Amino acid sequence: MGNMEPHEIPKAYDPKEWETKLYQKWEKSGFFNPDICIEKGVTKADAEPFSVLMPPPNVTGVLHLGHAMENSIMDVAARYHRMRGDRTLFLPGADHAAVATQSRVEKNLVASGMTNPRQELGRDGLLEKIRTFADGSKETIAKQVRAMGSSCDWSRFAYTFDEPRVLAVNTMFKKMYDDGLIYKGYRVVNWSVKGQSTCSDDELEHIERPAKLYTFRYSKDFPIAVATTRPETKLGDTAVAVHPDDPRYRDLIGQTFEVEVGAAKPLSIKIIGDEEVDPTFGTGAVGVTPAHSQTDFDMRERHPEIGLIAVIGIDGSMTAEAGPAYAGLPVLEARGKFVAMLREKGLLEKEEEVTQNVGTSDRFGDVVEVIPMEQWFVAVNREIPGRGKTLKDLMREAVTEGLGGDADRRVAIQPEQFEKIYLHWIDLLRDWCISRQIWWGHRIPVWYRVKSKVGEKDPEIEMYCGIEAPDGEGWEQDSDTLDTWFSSGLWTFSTLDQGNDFANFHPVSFMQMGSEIIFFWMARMILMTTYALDTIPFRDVYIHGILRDKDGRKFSKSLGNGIDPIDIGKEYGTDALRIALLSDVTPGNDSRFSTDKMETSRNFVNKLWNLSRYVATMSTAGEDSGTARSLSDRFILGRLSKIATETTGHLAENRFSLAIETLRAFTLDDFADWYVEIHKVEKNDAVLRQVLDTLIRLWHPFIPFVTEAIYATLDGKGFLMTVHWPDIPETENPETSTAFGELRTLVTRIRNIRAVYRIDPAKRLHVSLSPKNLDLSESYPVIGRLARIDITERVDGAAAELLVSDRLSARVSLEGIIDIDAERVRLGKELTEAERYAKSLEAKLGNPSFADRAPGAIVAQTKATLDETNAKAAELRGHLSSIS
RNA sequence: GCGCGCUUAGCUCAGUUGGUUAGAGCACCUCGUUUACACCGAGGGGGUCCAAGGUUCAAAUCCUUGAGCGCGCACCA
Repeated sequence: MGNMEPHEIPKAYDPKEWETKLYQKWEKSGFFNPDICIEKGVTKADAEPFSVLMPPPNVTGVLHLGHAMENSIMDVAARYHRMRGDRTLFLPGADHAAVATQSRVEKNLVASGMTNPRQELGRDGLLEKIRTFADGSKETIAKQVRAMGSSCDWSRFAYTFDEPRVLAVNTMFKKMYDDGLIYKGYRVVNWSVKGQSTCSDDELEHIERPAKLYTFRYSKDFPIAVATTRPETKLGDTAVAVHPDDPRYRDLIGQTFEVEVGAAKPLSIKIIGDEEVDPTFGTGAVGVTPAHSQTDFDMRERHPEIGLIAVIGIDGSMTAEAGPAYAGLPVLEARGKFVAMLREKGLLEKEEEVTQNVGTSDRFGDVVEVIPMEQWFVAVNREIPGRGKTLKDLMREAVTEGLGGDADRRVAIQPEQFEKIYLHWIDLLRDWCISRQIWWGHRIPVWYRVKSKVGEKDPEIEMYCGIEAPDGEGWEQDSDTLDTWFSSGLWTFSTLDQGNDFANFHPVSFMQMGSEIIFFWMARMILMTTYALDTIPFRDVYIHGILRDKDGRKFSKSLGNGIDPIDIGKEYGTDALRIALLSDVTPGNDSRFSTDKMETSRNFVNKLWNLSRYVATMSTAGEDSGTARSLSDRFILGRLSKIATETTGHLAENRFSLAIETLRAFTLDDFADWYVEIHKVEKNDAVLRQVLDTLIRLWHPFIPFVTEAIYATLDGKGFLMTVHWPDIPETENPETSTAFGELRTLVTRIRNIRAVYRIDPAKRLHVSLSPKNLDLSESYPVIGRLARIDITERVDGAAAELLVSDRLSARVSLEGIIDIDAERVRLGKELTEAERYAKSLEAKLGNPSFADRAPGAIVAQTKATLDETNAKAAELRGHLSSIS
């Protein structure tokens, strides 16, 4: 394109003209693939690896703004490292999202007329429907991720439910099963009646709601009253627990009472002593219902002699065990009936309003029932054969001292506060229930067949666990599927299954995720990887908050405040979207999104585009790096080197918003407002060009499209995407910065004089300069243009006095303009300010302990500032008296 | 209840290890000469850094307490 006239380049940057085209070119070039980068020589074969894995979006539908933010973060990291010359892999994927996807499709089917899709279609039929839906979503997601400019390697796209991942899941299951870490057990689980499936403790959302607390006795002569908010479950009580040292009840411990409350059989209630009971709360005694309370179940583990009676069934109604009066009733009805019975018999002692937290299923929304069932669990407290440690131990080590005390095998969580939250979570972690009663998901790789002859009572069942189905007749696979997070937990290594990928890219260098999936995902990846591979899954995790709307509300379908990232990206440009999303992102904090930010960002992108338009007219490609000829040149190159270092530092520490701020300030202020204007006088094309060249490299990770477009417009070779990251020595020099700062202040203050006196902008003013130990003469043409002045030897008559610094002052001729009063006010204001400042400095210096204890440099600096300020005040006083 | 954050200009937020007179963007006010840009330029106003106490020569920054907001966890039966 060469030396282009500005009219040949459109005045406004049009993202639509560039984005699709550029993405296709990038993708076609193969440079998203680290192997091709090596093949084509843009990355050295022995380069440092850098890997980042996309948290696979659920195939439940389309991506939202939060995904756009995450993709921006990951792509910035990936592009930065690629430009640094690292062997960079950004691996994309999608998650089958078991429950979420199945319930989504079922909902759709119901909406389109079915009553019960599971019944009407059967397992295979429904799965087929879900698969079709998931495939469609996968395509949509891939399209959206491309639209966001993500530089991921599509040849390595991974899906949690494709063949390699299924193999990984089955292999892991078998390994854990063989090690005794996965077991099938009869334990209480969280049961969603609505979803007809279990859910793990982490899938519960605790919500507060009002409830009634009833205090009652099982019978008139029962020695202890107990309280409950779930009276109907008391039909399954088998013990009353008290604190072992509680003098009120101590003597009762060990006794068993038969009570008749209407259950199928009279209840045997044993009084047990347990340290966990708080003697100061309520009656100091707890009615123990092992079948319908996690805590009570745990208590039974400590006191195995007490019974377990399930009175609530999987349909959410009372079982036969609950007795003829209750069997078949929904729990709420049973509750009313039971309370009425207590009241009638005079057993109810107290009724009070309380608020309680109940666990609701985050997927199905109903309050879960705690029910004992036979399910599959991962044992987190069991010793791993041959390792002398439990899964919990490994999960702790990985984020504290490093696996096995090896600091090189440590996961660093940013910000650190989440480390505590994670460790606290581990402390309280129970065995993880991994079996689900839904169909969409990895089927548990366990098969059963009847061993003994048909017709026998209690036939003996044979069980087989394997990666594939066993040989032989009559085997039937377990009908349950796995918690979707089981497969996600393998993500860091199950995705690196091609060639040498595992050796090259594991542990993964960088992961980012929202704080809401720390337990679901981060923790499970650590669990799986430390156990199976004896290494950490990733080195750095960056945790961010959630994205909110401009009023601080979550984006949600019900609020209708959703914004489609693709739509808004089309309207303002993807680059604008990316900086709008990143400019507020700090580790761990929520951030807000608004269309105001989109406008600002779009305007910025356009500004950068126009800077390049200017540069395109002024210079040509291929010039050597610019040589500084003037103060301004030295200044801008020094600044550039400084902000390059700063940006690199920010990126290395994931301070995305600071990096953007640094670059934005330089681009708009130093470069556009000052240097470009100066260039119109000094015309050092090579330096101008060099600054822009470097600048678009620094910007590229954040705004890849416009920078690549500029690079093309300026005749860059190949792709900006693979050009080397600016690695320039710092050349910022204090004397240059100071002198340029004085130039800047001078110009600004002259402009200010114009504003104060309302001087016609077109009028050129005469100004005399009096520098001391400062030579700005080479910059006089620049100053003349920027301030719109003629610099003369001396200015006589009415004039405004400007004290720029202790070595530069100026007289601005106001002949025929001056307004004595206005000038007196202006000078007076300045003087008052100087005197106030001098006073505060004097007070500081007058404090004896300041001189004694503050470092010498600070004292000397303060003193120098005071001298300057005093000198300034004196001069101002002189000027003031001379004009009155 | 326990734990962890947050509170800085009208709004959204920076402020890395305590050290010149606390910053940016948006909004606001005034003015527009200058063909890179009106998706623009120039100038300007605006802050008791939540409160109180403490440490220090020096605190937005460190400590203590409190208030408000948010998050995590929890067997108040």
